[in-house]
Amino acid sequence: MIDPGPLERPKDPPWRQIADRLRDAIAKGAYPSGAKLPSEKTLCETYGVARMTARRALENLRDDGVIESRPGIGWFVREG
Amino acid sequence: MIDPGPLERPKDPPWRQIADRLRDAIAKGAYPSGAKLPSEKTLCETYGVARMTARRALENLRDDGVIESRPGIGWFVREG
Amino acid sequence: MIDPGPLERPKDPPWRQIADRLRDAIAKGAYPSGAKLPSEKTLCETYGVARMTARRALENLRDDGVIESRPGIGWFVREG
Amino acid sequence: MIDPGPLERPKDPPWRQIADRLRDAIAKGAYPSGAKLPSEKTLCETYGVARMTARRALENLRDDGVIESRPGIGWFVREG
DNA sequence: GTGGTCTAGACCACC
DNA sequence: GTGGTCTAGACCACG
Repeated sequence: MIDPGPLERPKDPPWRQIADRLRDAIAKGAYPSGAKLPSEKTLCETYGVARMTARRALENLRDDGVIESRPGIGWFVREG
Repeated sequence: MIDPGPLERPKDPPWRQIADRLRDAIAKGAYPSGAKLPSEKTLCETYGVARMTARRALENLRDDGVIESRPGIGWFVREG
Repeated sequence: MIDPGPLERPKDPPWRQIADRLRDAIAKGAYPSGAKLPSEKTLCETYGVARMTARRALENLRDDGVIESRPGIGWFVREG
Repeated sequence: MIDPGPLERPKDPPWRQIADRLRDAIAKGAYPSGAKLPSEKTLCETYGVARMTARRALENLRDDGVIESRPGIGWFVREG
């Protein structure tokens, strides 16, 4: 008979995993209010993903009001 | 700092996991030459996937020449 | 002397122009509550853009609560 | 229905528009061989762009062999 | 060297 | 044939 055991289910997509780690780091105070986050390029290299994937993670936090972008400078934890 | 550990990478997609289990079962003699495999519907229920996903697994084995479909009847391990 | 006249300024990016046209069409009743919007592929062909550009437009409307996606089916004007 | 008309496509980028105007002015004799061009700062103010944008226009003409920079002094139409 | 946008493909799961 | 995700580049404006 075939093995009827449960399949390995797909994990959260990479962009969500990255978003979750950033959220954790911010929640734990690693990036206080006003702090600059790692650049998109750094995130790409850290996690081995394409830039659009890193950006999705950052945009997800932005949509939650947690961070904001300052074009030409970087991404920052929103102040108060 | 953010956790720089590796992301959880996607496992094999469900259709491939199912195909692999079917291949194993056939190789182990659970479905000898000419035997009828579980129906697409049964595979769907066993693994909790959509029908197209079960189909893709079966088509994968067919493309490898391991099984064949007899429309309206089912999928069978190829003879000879 | 050089011409000191004003430069031609960049227009809204394509994704925003597409989003604005969709918003207009919905506001004018071309897509009533519950209606299915053109597929991403259709938007690509209509406007000559890459799929990610068409998607950005749709995601912008989704973030505004105007439409929602039903994976495997399409994008729909939100009911109620 | 949505408006299927063509999108407004991006014009030439500002740095190219400025480069083109400089080229025109030189071709028309407004800046003869050896003449000093407007400073980067002046170009910024004239056109309302950032300094790197004005610089890129000048570097474009330099790469074409039309002008040259004398660091600390300015940009000049190349002689001979 | 930063974010903002875009291209032109790809594979996946589901209908 | 639909949306969801990803790749691996690209050009731009700005600091």
